[in-house]
Amino acid sequence: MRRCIKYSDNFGRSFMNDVKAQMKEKLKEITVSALAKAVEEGALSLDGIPDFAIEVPQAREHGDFAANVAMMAARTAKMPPRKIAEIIKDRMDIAGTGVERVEVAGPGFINFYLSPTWAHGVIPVILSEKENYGRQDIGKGRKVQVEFVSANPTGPMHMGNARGAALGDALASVLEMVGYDVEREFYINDAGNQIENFGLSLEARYLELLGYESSIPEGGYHGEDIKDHMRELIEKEGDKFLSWDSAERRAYFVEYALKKNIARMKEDLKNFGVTFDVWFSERTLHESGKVQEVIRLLTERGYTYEKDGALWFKATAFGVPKDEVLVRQNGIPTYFAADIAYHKDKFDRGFDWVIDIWGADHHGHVPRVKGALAALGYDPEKLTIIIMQLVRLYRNGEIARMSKRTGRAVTLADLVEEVGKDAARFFFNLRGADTHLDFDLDLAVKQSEENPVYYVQYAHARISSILRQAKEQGVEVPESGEIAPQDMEKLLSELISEAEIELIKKLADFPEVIKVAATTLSPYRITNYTMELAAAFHSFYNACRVLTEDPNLTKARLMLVKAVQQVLRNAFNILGISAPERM
RNA sequence: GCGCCCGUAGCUCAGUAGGACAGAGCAACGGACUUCUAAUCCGUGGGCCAGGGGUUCGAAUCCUCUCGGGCGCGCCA
Repeated sequence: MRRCIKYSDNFGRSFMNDVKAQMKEKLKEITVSALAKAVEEGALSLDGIPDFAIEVPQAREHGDFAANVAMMAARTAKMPPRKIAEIIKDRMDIAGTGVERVEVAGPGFINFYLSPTWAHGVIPVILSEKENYGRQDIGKGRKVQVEFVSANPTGPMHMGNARGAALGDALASVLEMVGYDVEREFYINDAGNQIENFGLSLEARYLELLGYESSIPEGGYHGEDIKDHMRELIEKEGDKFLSWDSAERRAYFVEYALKKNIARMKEDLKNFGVTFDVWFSERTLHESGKVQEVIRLLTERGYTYEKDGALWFKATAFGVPKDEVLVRQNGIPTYFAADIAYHKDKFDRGFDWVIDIWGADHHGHVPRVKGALAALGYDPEKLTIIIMQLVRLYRNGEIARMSKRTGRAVTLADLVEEVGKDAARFFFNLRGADTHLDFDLDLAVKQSEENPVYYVQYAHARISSILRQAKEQGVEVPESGEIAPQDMEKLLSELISEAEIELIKKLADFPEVIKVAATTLSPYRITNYTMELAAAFHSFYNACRVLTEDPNLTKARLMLVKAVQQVLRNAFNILGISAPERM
């Protein structure tokens, strides 16, 4: 008969796979009841339970967990923290909790020393939860949209877009992991001045290729890709556009090249492991009248005025240093007007939360958009804009802005080709969005110990190798369901060396890492975690043999490494890097 | 000039909603492969957390000023 292991019936779904959070909760309860007892007995006088934390001390000597309750209570209790800590400690009931001893230390910490096997239960949890280990329900199914990359469709994507892609996709995945209903969106800037310039540039190249005198306008696009588009078009259609009206001709060229560029972007992003649910065209906002509508609404609400022949938005009414133009003198709405309409549209589509990832060069735009949303009666708090610092590219030890060969910046496609999807995505998510990222192409390419992505993938490959050999030897990794809880506990109690304990504790950290990564919108924490987990595994690997003469020890260690492999995979999935079976 | 971001070991950066002596990788040096992958491990050295002041029982973390770097401040997007 199969028996299902239940580690907790009285905790919610988010706790079910988080043995660490369960332990923290348990210790908090012990502490609170001891505190309540002390108050009841008159040993302490407090007006309520202080908002204290159970945390993991930095130093091992300080135990497995610590409570800072005494320091928090010192003020209202009018008593030195150490004394309060003693009072609480003396009233703690630790019977049957796994707590071996409690000590008061330092300025007044209450340190908990647990049995070294306290976290062992995480292994069967991981083996039965599998890809769901780490999953939580913070989002409660709320709809969130993550808009990222949104590169100009006038040319290929660059390194900044690549960083945005890696960050946005990983962020979307983390939010999915914690229970949000996530949609990934790409905003196509297929309208406005830049499209005008794009058309003029295409036309100039077309004429030039057919032997006519022409030049790229001010602010136009000089890249080789513009020429390539027109060369290709001439091959297919010849010189028939020479007789066309210039405006119609340009519109045709733009249509033609845009379609190609967008297809190319989709392809490049796919090769980078990123796919979007929605590709949203800016032009549709103009065509559907949504831009006009938003201008009308702002005017109705009294937030616009005319000056110098243009229509302005009173951004200063929302704490923005300067008012902004909505409609130019020539009657054409600005990008800003379209962006207001775009964000209104996002909320009208029913998203509870909207996240935009923008490059640092757009940060001045943030308060304006939020102000405009507030003017329209939307809650600007529901819009989170992550400002991503720019990427500096290094090659041969110096800043590489342009590729000499092509005369253009390094593209996302170049990056994937040169360093590979895994290394690139790992690098981009190694740091927070705030940091000015230095991307060292030589280092990323290097297949050596200097390159951290191989370090974590190697851990996965090593485990795969062990599992392959176990199979060859006919050794089965026990399924968690087929062992009764007591037997499981006994089996896992074999794992008591320092390397094993450390590794198991790392496994228990995972749900918390996911939670913090999600709530602080920082997928890089998961990247850092994979390195810590890999380090703990590699140490274990060098200290302990998995396939031994002892069948029980072998079983226990096989379960452990399989759990490590599972957690690595779960993390890799979020980061969008592959989990190689061999290296 | 004004606004946003950043400043932690020689280099690249962590530091978990302020917590106990500040951590990791790389680089440097010294060790470990007839044993499940040495793309690994173990060990050693290395710091006025840019600087001053403030809040706090307690500050790399919060406030303020100064210095240094990046990015904005278009009827571009």
